[in-house]
Amino acid sequence: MPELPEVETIVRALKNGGRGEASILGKKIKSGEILWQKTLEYPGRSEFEAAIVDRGVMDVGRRGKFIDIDLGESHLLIHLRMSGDLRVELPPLSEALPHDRFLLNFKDGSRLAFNDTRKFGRIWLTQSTATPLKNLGIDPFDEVLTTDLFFLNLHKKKKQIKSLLLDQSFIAGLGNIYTDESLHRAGIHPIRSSNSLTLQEAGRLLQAIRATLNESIERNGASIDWVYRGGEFQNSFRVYQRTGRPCLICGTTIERIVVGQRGTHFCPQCQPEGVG
DNA sequence: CCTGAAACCTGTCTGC
DNA sequence: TGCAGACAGGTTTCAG
Repeated sequence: MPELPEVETIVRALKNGGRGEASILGKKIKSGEILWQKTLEYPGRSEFEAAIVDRGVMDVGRRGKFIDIDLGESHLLIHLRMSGDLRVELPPLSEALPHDRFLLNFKDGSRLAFNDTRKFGRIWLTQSTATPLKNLGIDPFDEVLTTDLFFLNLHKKKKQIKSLLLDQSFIAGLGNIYTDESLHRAGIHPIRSSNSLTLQEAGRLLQAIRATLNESIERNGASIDWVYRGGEFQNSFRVYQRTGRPCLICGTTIERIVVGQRGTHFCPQCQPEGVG
């Protein structure tokens, strides 16, 4: 479930409570338990376990799709990848669930559990947030990102627009759902070359990205398949997972192609291959 | 620089 | 019922 709106929803819940869960702000750490070795990306296990003890949760934030748990002198960074999820549990605690990969035990008896069926998720404990975040591109909501700058950046590359939007070093936070939804909203075909977009199209696309992400955040993100997180944005999808169904704008049948190895959904009428 | 394929993993669904 | 194959909200690495 991990694109910007879902990560943002989780971060807000960890910080302020919500989704039926408690805030972790101010909690003191008793221990960190690595249940699947490869989930810990950095540092080594013993160093990690020693360094995390006695730290307190000062703040929780988001950078792209990374969850940033500020421990004061260090940061615990979590990336959920494809199937990761976090939950806060209060005492009395039960056994860890199947697919739990990491447990952060607090001194008050509660814990933060990282569950990740596919084992792609990763955590880092770093002094500065630099290490895994240094290649992240601009946040879509950064006010520095104007239409002019976006247009300029698009024209520095010669890449299929869908793949470029998925590139986290170009813009941080979009994934497969929100690229498809944003491109449809902007009326741009997913395989258009980035440097072929006009200034007007760049403006439309940036506006579409922000509107789509904002609407999803308002609905607590999207919940699909068997992973239910209380989000509702899946009910507002225009093209994602709507192959063969009518476009909500023009009625044309939504098509599915593969772009950069990712399933891609679009309306051939609203998103023509040429400049629109 | 750009594209595609493969790898890392487990689970679900579809079709024969 | 069984089984192969496709597919899944992500990212990295490598070949051409």
